[in-house]
Amino acid sequence: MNKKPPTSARPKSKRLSPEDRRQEFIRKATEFFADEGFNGGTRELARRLGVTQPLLYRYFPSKDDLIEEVYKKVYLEPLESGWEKRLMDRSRPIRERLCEFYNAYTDAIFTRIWLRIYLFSGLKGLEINRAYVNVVRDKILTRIVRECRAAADLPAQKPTAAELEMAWVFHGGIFYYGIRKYIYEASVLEDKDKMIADAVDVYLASFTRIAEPRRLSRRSDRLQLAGED
Amino acid sequence: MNKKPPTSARPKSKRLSPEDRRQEFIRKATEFFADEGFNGGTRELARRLGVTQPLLYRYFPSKDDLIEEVYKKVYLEPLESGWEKRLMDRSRPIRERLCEFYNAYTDAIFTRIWLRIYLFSGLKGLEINRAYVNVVRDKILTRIVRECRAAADLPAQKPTAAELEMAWVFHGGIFYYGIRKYIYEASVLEDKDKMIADAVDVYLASFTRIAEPRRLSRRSDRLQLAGED
DNA sequence: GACCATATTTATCACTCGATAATCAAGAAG
DNA sequence: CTTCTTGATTATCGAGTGATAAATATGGTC
Repeated sequence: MNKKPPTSARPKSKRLSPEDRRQEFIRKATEFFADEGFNGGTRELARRLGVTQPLLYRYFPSKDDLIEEVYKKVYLEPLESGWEKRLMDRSRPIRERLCEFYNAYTDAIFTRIWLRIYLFSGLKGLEINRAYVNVVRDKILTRIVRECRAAADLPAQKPTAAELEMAWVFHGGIFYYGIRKYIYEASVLEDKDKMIADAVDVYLASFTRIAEPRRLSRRSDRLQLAGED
Repeated sequence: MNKKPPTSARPKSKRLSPEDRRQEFIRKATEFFADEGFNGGTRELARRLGVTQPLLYRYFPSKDDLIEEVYKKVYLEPLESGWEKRLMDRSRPIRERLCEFYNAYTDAIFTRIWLRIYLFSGLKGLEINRAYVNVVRDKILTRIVRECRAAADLPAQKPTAAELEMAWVFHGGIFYYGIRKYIYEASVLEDKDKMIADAVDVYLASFTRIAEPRRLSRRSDRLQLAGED
């Protein structure tokens, strides 16, 4: 919608292109709804934008349409980085790949805004949230399990339910770090990279134990624990 | 609705004791707000209770007071089981104690109602939520770390930041199982006990690796991974 | 039965919400 | 300047909100 071909050569942007204005509204609306929840009023939102409330309805047919735009922006943003390729680059150690992936992924989603929008929409049970969870499972976790199996010289196969569950617990442990920091606003270990590296080490170290219980004695390399018979 | 009192002498329950009625309101209000969020209207809530809306204000001065009661009920309920003692019973193996604790704890909090109320209030940044997170840290995680140190014959000391962080990741991984099941309503591994047992095994197996990096070669018992130099 | 305390409802207020129509303002083109 | 398009505002509507007061229904007690 680059409406006006300016008579002069350069784009004499006086006001702001309608589409740019719209995008700015979406961006600030994302911040607003992240703070206030989707029950936040359009008047308060307009006040933050520095405009009057009815103007919103020039750019969006209804509040729900605006919210829809917020959803799309938030959910698609972290997915449009090409992290899939690097996770499957078997020329590099699996540990390095996992650490790099989760460092990048959490750099994208560990923000107050993203996590809050994500949880707000999750509590509404929206389809886009279900879809995102499926993407995490299919595009991230199953690939992680597959790569771990390959790295451990286990035969390639569809991840078992238990393997997938362990990957979810691993993933959820990391994810919960973001929730603690940006939702609960609790103090966390400052060194996020170390947290991820430790979590990856723990997951990798135990991978075969869960995936292939018969390959190792389940207790052979576990701690010797007081009272264990 | 066991409202008919026998004419005989026994505990002469009238129509329903005012306090009981109040508790019933709180109980159903908890379900309601778990479904609709705390922005749910008092009229719709009253409709679910089978009464008219102004009646709520005979039992609670305001909607916020009712919500406060919901908070207290939800947050205090899972804490009033004496799980602290059993976690520190060193006559039993640490693995058994951890599994038993998390089985019981998740039996208490892994419900649609509890998790939704918890997240709704967490997103509001309420003091009671902060307090609960601190309780989890001080009454559960620090004790778990302490018991693990004892079980591994490590000297007793205040948990390091890294140890606490690993405990949080462990705890969060289990917690996220509940979120996936009851918030996202995604399919999870049906056998919750197995998920917990696996998570506990993973955590315990790696405990010394993180707690005391010098006790073991960090790579001695890890998988041999393709490409690792 | 009559009486009274209280549980419950009906009617209503002041306010906020999302949304719409009418009006005004600000540039661009002639 | 005048005209036209469009961005932006003012005023307002109808529905829904939490909350209050007055009126009514109900059960226990004498």
